[in-house]
Amino acid sequence: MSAAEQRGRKPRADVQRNRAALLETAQRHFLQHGVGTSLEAVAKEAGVGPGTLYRHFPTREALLAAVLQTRSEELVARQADIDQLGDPAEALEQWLRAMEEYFSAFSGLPDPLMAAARAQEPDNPLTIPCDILISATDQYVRAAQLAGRVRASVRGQDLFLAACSIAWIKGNGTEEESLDRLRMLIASGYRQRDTQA
Amino acid sequence: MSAAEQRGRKPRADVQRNRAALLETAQRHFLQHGVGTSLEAVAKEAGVGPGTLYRHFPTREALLAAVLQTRSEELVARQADIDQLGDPAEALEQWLRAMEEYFSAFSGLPDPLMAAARAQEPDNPLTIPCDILISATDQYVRAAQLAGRVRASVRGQDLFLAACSIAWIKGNGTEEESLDRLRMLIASGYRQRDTQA
DNA sequence: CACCAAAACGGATGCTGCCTCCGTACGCAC
DNA sequence: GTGCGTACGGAGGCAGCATCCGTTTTGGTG
Repeated sequence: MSAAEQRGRKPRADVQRNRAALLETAQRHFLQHGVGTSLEAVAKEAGVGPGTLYRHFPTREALLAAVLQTRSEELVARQADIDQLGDPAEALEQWLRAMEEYFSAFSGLPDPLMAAARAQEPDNPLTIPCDILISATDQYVRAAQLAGRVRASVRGQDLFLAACSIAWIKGNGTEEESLDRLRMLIASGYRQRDTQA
Repeated sequence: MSAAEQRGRKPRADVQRNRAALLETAQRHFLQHGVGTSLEAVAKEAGVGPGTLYRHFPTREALLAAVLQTRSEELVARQADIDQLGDPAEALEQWLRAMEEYFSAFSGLPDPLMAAARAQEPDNPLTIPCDILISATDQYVRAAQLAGRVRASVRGQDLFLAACSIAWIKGNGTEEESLDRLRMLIASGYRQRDTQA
């Protein structure tokens, strides 16, 4: 929503066209070359100049956040399915898997995500989606804790970090077998009852 | 060991001098700016041209591996201490902590390490040190398993990955509190007995 | 000590990518 | 059709990577 629109002016057609073309092209390049892909190349292939790209999306993170928004809707849709499940422990597990796949959408995605999830950088466009995911995770964690299926000391943030780590490892080409063992390790960790220390 | 030395020729003095200066400067830059630091800047500050840097260390990974070698000796020293411990579970835990600190030496270090640890890239200079660390981890794991303190399905590689992940998260500025919970999660995961599934 | 050949140096160079700035063109409203 | 204001886009400055080759340094040798 630009200043022009706020003043009641109709958004220009080329603006929307360019934005859409940029998002579409960017998604393709992120898929093929990872989040570090050349923004110049994206602009050129979208048929716009670099200036236009940077006006629409001032930083790489802004572009990434916009592209991710589309994918977020998939996650929300999954959430509806997951919420149907009666078992809160099963729900948590499926939610973690869904997040992990979301984080694996593009190679290199976990890095900017982690950077955004940490200490408050209010002007990082990825911070908001991260906070939303952490909150959602916390919901599932609490539900499972109420049912006595997850140890009390665990926070949603912890499992968000864990899912992000797994995605990071996966993105570096590790075999699925090792990943399974690691997931199992974490899962049996958070399921266990708290002991002292 | 250059071709010249193999043919029985004495290594030139300037070669050793430059190499030492490069390593020393590189370590400082890695410490201050992370593994992504400008190699041009390193060369300039070491008082050599870029060509010299690239002749000594053809890739960033090669330079990194050389700098890391110094640090490895610290790890080996720690290993001696750890091996003194009677308790193999305690030994494993301390070893994992030692690796984690090693991985945290420079910001951004876990990324190239993970890349080297995965599928065989025989020409990556970081692959060898990684394999060594994985083997060492496996030793500690097996010892603890023999004592019945660690579940049988765990591999050294898994805990290597876990330590690397923790270091990665730490490097992204997460609070120590979250890290402690995550470490605890993993630890109580690998300590648990195997269940079906 | 002087000389030589091999070995190493180092900077100029070309390239890619980032990001900005500003003259120009376009689209909307009237 | 005209005018205003917004958006465009490419030229340009900058930083870093990696290479190549004319020049310098070094150690061995007589």
